[in-house]
Amino acid sequence: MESLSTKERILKEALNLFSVKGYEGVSVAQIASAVGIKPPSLYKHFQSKQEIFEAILKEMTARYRRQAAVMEMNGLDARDDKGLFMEISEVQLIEMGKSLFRYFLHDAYMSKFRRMLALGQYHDPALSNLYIKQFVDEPLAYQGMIFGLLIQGGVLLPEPPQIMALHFYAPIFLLLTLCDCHPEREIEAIEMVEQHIRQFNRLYQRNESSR
Amino acid sequence: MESLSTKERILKEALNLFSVKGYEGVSVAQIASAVGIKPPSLYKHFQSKQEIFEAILKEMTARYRRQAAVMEMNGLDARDDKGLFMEISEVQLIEMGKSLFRYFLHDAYMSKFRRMLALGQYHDPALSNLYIKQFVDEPLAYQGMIFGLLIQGGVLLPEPPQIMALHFYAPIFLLLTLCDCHPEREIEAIEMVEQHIRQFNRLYQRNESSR
DNA sequence: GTCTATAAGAAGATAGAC
DNA sequence: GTCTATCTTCTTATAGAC
Repeated sequence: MESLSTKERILKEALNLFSVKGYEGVSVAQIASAVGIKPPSLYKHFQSKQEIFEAILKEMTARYRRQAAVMEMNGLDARDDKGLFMEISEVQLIEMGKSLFRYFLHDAYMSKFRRMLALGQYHDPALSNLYIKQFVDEPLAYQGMIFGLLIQGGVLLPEPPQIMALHFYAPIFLLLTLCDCHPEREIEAIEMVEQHIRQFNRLYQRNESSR
Repeated sequence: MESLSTKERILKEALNLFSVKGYEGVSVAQIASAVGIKPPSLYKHFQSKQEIFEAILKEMTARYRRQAAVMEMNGLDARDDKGLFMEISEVQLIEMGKSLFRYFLHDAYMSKFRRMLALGQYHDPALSNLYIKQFVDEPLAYQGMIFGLLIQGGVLLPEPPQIMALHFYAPIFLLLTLCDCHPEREIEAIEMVEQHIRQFNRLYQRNESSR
């Protein structure tokens, strides 16, 4: 139950390489070497380098969908657990942001996938769509919905929730990009995520009267 | 005074290609073809493909430095024109954000340079540093300074200016990334920049008493 | 399924005529 | 400074033995 099939190991090592050097920057010989086999053996598992790439894309998309439910802001479904969100605290809000940040940055697959999408946009235009959908549009839409509920519940100021989501998520997105380039600044970045959310909370909860 | 030297045309066309397809994705034959010459002729102007790349990097860095003074938030130097900033209005704030957005997105060199840095990070680690410096650290530092002055002047709420700068700039950064991938969403993005800044202004100027 | 050997082509770069 | 012709190396991919 520990061992991966050769096919799976090829996908794993190829993703490792693509996420660091980009599709064009990696040769099939490098992938084979990382797996511990010779290049011709790769072609018993995949018909081409492109097919390896597409298999990664397919698997990561499936993985994202599977984890989406778990994700949904750390197991909270905004529609079903309306009551839960109505009582959201600053601590919960901070935890929501930090866990989102850590998931995108450290989840073994998600972090590599995000880098591969960012680096591989020129190779396959479909990557741009996927990148923006998963790391911009979907987070903003989901958080916008949550903030909409929190406004209805009188927890937050009655400001447009889409922009509120932008204010919440964009700093996290920027700090993720920072950590991708400079992993050594992660501690600083996490500290900023926390300060950001505290300040966000002070701004949007400032009028406590309606609660 | 209109015509560019062959050397300059090589740099121009190479940047065009690198910014779209990445360093590894572009061959010297493609660069030569774009210029209208044959590959061997390139080598009379540059010793290698890598040297072309480095020349672009050098010229763009110089260009950025030259324009930095002009840039500084649309000609305003925060230190010298303290008084000017003390009287900043919402309209000015919006114009500051929009012009920053448009400059990064549309300036013929800046936009290509930004894309080249984003795509080429794996090829040359120095690009990561430059990218983060120019498009994360410097904008945040500069805007943090401005907001610090505006807080001193009693225009804005007394919140940490670094996080305030993050709140101001991160949405612009995210929307730039969006437009890089999906140019057709630029109108939507500019609209969001404006809404974002209006909302930013409402949040941070909410206490008008101290002015 | 893995290997060795090898094909077929594209890449970066050079030699030397004009 | 541009060209044609060529070199070398690397790349993706296949053939066929084991």
